[in-house]
Amino acid sequence: MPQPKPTQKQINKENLLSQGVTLLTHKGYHGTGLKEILDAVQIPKGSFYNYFGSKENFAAEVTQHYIAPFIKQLDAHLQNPDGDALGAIKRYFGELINELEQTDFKGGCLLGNLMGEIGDTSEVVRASLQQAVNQYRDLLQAGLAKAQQEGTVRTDKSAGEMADLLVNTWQGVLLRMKIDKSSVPLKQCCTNLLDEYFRN
Amino acid sequence: MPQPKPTQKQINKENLLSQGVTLLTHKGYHGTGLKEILDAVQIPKGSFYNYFGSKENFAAEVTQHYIAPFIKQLDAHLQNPDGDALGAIKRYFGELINELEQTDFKGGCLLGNLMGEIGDTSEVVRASLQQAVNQYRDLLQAGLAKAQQEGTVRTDKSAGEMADLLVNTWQGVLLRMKIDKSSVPLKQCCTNLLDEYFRN
DNA sequence: TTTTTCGAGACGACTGGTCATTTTTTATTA
DNA sequence: TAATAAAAAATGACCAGTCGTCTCGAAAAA
Repeated sequence: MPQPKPTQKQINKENLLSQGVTLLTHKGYHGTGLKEILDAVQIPKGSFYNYFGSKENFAAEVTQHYIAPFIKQLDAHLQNPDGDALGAIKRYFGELINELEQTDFKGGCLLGNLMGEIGDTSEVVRASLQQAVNQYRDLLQAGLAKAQQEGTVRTDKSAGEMADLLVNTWQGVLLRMKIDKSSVPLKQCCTNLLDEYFRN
Repeated sequence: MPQPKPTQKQINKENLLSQGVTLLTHKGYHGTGLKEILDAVQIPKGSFYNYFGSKENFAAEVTQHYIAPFIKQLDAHLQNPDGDALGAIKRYFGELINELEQTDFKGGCLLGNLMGEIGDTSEVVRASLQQAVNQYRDLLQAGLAKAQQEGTVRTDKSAGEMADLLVNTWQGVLLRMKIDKSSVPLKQCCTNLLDEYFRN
């Protein structure tokens, strides 16, 4: 039995990570105090250090907790038997744009925000971010490769390179979105890459 | 006489802004304490608040102080009479890549870092960031428009849209650079956009 | 010309509060 | 009871920002 009944410790950790995702996304690493997270989930400070050891380690775990649902969501679209891979990717990013519009373009991507803020000062967080981004990129690469086989995406450029470009550009447009308070950059990114540059 | 001899106040502000660029770029907004900046330039705290009023206003001025040299550098390339506009842009980004390689991919772009960290929490900084990015984008747009006239860049897509895509993608690859500690993303960005997608 | 007055700018010790982390105490479980 | 986990309390460092004092040059008065 893998997890028939989660222990209180597991529940607490889950709550902390979940709240951590929200707060770190919106207020950043140094902008979020431990007390703020602890108060939100009603867990004493001592327990936090028992669970995670340090704020840095916590942030590293938060990044993994953050990316998992996105991987799941994208994978669900790609696994969908009816519909081509390129269409699945486009629909996935369309959903992301919808969600961002509904949250008034606030927050953006936790990964991108942490990369900019502490990507080059905290080694543990850096490594965790790299792993999360690579996971995401690899799934995108697989989707693009499938689209290549289906003939919708050009084959003179590797799926890996296109996946990288897409991931990186997406991070860039998320930043631009935040200061322009607009989804136009997001849509332009999808159009330019998915509808034009990658097209066969 | 515009500025025959700068006052001590002007010198102090200049030093603070210059040090602010360095520290905010590498340690972020919340990661940099005022004391750290003040100690570095040997200026008392009272003077700081006399000059800037608040840390937030200071950061807003720092962003302007940060972007100016980049505008100048890119403009110098574009003004160069011998050589086409697309070549000038490519050479400019080549220089940026060189500089980033020499600084071990640390820091990245202050604008991008601040967009992620406080782009949606500080209104004054957000506005300043937007202005700085737009300045940069407009210059890039002018360069791309010139390249269109010269026949090296496609004309079926507006120079403005391409400038936006380039600026945004560049921000994204700078983040990726930080966690991969590699200039490969930077080079791929230039190749994909300037050598391929934008090409006529 | 010399003296006095005055005010703007410069200044740094100080404030209340928050920071992440550690140490100590209490509770739980084996 | 011994070992382990959880919670509370304590710790010192640091935070952005303030405020009363001081300095110094220019204007006013003598």
